Amino acid sequence: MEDRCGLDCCDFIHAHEDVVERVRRELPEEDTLYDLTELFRIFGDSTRVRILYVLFEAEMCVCDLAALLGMTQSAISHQLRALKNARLVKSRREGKTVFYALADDHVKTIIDQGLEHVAE
Amino acid sequence: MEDRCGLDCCDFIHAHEDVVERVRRELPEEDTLYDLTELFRIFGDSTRVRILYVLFEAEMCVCDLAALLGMTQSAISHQLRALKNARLVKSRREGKTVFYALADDHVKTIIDQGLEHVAE
DNA sequence: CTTTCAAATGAATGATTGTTCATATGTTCA
DNA sequence: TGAACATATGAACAATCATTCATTTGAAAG
Repeated sequence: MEDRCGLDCCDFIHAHEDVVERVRRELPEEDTLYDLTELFRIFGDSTRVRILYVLFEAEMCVCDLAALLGMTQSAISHQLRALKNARLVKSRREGKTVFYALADDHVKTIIDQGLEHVAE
Repeated sequence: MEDRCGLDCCDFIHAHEDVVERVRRELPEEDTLYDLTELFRIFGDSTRVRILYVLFEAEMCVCDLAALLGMTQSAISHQLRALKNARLVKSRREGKTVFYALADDHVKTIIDQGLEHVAE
């Protein structure tokens, strides 16, 4: 109740000390927080989500993804790299073609959870 | 198997027609897709997620949030507006103070789902 | 009313990001 | 080897975004 804070905020912390204590304990590590927001950032782009939606149905090569989504091969390829770095998709080469597929089914669960919120 | 596509991608779609059909059917509406990615975009910033984490423990006023997270009142206020627009938090005025709280518990579910993926 | 404190807001800025364009890598087949 | 195709990649550009600063709104108390 009496902790002084920075320059431009209130004169003292109003929250009870035990709440402040609990918050300090529950806040995630810097690294965890980074990984977490990085993951959600990936889901925060419609091209990437549309790619994931396609991969819900079947594994697919880069050019089919580009054709289905009406975008350039380059744009899709860039986004696939982002999805791969986030370990959301995996790839498999077959001759000249590279097939992409979902890395695991957490992906669908997370998106469904988001849809549920959006649907109110 | 024989559909021609755009300019710079492959000569034909390799995927089976029934898969293409299924993809076209399952892809979300433009509006739904927008709302969904907009929601995830909100979770894609560490300041906003930290605010939500604090609110997991208790409702809190703007200046306490600023003090707890070591940020300016203005920065927190701007982000609270984003969170409120996304219907993730709600606010309540009491005199000069405005208290913010989680809007519902979808929020925690979504974040936990994300944490689970991050933890591999 | 005036002062004081909490919160909100608008403009400005530096940083990040998605897409495009041009080009490179990698693979197959002649 | 050389041509053809699928994919990856780097640089560049426009758009978006988080934060800061300065100011304003709103509410209570003197």
